[in-house]
Amino acid sequence: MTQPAGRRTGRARPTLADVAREAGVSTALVSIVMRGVPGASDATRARVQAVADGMGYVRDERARKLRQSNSRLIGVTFDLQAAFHGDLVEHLYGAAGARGFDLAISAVAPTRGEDVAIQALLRERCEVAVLLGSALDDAVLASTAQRVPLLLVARRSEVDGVSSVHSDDAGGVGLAVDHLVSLGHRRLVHVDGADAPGADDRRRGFALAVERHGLTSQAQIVPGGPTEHDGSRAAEALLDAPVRPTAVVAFNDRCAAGVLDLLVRRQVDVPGDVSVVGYDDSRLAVGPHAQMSTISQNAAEMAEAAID
Amino acid sequence: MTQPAGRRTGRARPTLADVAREAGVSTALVSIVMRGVPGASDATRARVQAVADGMGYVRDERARKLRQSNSRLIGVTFDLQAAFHGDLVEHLYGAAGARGFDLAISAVAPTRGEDVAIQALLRERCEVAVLLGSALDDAVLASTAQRVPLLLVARRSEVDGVSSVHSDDAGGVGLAVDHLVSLGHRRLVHVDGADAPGADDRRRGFALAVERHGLTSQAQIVPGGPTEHDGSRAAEALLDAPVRPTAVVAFNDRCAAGVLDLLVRRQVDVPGDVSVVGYDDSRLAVGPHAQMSTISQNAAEMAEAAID
DNA sequence: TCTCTCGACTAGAACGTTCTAGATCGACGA
DNA sequence: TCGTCGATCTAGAACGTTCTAGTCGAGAGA
Repeated sequence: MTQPAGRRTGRARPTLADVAREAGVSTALVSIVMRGVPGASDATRARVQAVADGMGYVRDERARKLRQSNSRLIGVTFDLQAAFHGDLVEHLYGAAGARGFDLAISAVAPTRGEDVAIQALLRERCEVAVLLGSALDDAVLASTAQRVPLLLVARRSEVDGVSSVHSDDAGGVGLAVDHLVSLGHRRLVHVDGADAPGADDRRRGFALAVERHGLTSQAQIVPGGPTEHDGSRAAEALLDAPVRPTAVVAFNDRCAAGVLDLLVRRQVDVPGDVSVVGYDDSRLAVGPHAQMSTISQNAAEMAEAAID
Repeated sequence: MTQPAGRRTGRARPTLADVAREAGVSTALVSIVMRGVPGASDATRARVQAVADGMGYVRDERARKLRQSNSRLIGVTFDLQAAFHGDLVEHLYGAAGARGFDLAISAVAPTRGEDVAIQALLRERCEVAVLLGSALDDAVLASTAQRVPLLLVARRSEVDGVSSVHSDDAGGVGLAVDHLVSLGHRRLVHVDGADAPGADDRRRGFALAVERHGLTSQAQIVPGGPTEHDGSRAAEALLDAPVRPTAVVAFNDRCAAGVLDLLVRRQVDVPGDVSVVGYDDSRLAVGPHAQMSTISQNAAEMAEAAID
């Protein structure tokens, strides 16, 4: 209760007009000062700033965005359950902020469909909607794209007027290989994704990377798939082989979990004897705890570039 | 390009005034129709609605909230990396929506501090800020609470003016026990959390629940802790016992992971021979994949109740 | 017939900001 | 002395909505 004014706690937050009255200037001038744009002398700038701070002024983002012709707002839908969406959102915050954009995030969950999430963004009048891993079909995508420019991340689409950004599958797996080689691994195995989306790129990325390190003769690609079961089956085959690898790059996290599970059950020391690396669009998961996220940054940059 | 008007794609979305002109009525009447409040005849209501739909009208949430005295907006900060925050946010969406509130969510991440997230919410003029698992110290909490009513979830606080909601530890563990008993389990063990926060409540909840089911004589509480290591150690002791339990309720997910890991290494079939249940604030994780979330719902309801 | 009420509708003022178009003033060159 | 210029500041109109205070008829009661 150190508040000088007799205002109720949290009620009636001060406005530009309040600050202007207190400082004895016009609201326009306060606006100029708060935005840091030219048009005020250093002296008054300091004085107004002090008054504003003293009153605890916080600008009303709604009123500001309402007045501005362009809202400089980017809408993002993401899946609350998908761990790697978290990485993407985080880097989008950074990338958007650096360019003077705000981010409005709207979550998708079992009880909250993508349509609801997108509708909420439309009401916020964002200039573009970034959909992470959207599951909408092409028709819905097309009709939505008529209302707001759309950008798909982690999914390909050929719909007219919809841009899309997919992670650099080949490059990402390459980074995983680089990482393992830098840790001293030489006998690498890739458990591939069979005919799952992106499997070809990741297989190719693995092959290129081991070749780059001159390890092709010691490397191996075994058939796998996108599920835990596929991973287990592949790991079983690996254990029967005459010479065991020291590191496994799995198609994705679920596949990696399957590999991991079987190795542990067979008394293999992970990561002592064998390292297991999963790769899932934006996140490299090394073991159950250590994680490196590199690709998401890439995706966020691509997203921002696409927005410009 | 089936748009009748010559409008550019996505540009200049129609406003109330546009709809009003098209329908030959006042903006106020359109507003009445769009909000579904009384004050219009059924005939014009239908006509205006049709015009609005035809033009693809979407209300501007900013302008609406600016005009309204109370914004009916709830701000939420959550950790992008914390899986169970996802559950909480999802249920908050539901609970808030049911009460006519909107949710503005603002993420916390390694590169985006809680202060930044809260500041963003303040700029949106939300009526209350719900902080999930806040790590702010009491001083910051207190000063923030002067600007907006605060509600802490999954953390206790004695700061003046800050409400807090913590999950019902005792009841949650009770639900876990109920679940296991309903699956046919009779020999239950609780690996407790030693002196970790909430450990007492969970231990008590376990004891009460097994007593309720008349299974006290077959139940057992063994010393554990909040980490994987604690879980492993406790599991080791369990395996040496003369009669093994069929289900383990661990203090939290990490502890459960430790239990699980050791059991698997010792060739115990999970969940065939033994079921392992972790409990972490809002989420019950049964095995590595199956999950039931029940407590988060509880927390969301408590949050909403507190808001009223 | 005169007033009253009631339902359907509207004019115009908010909300808090930014933007456009000046106003004011001291300095400076001619 | 006069105009001009730049720096500093201000008045007032937007932005798209909701809210307040009506207006306008039509039917009811006296």
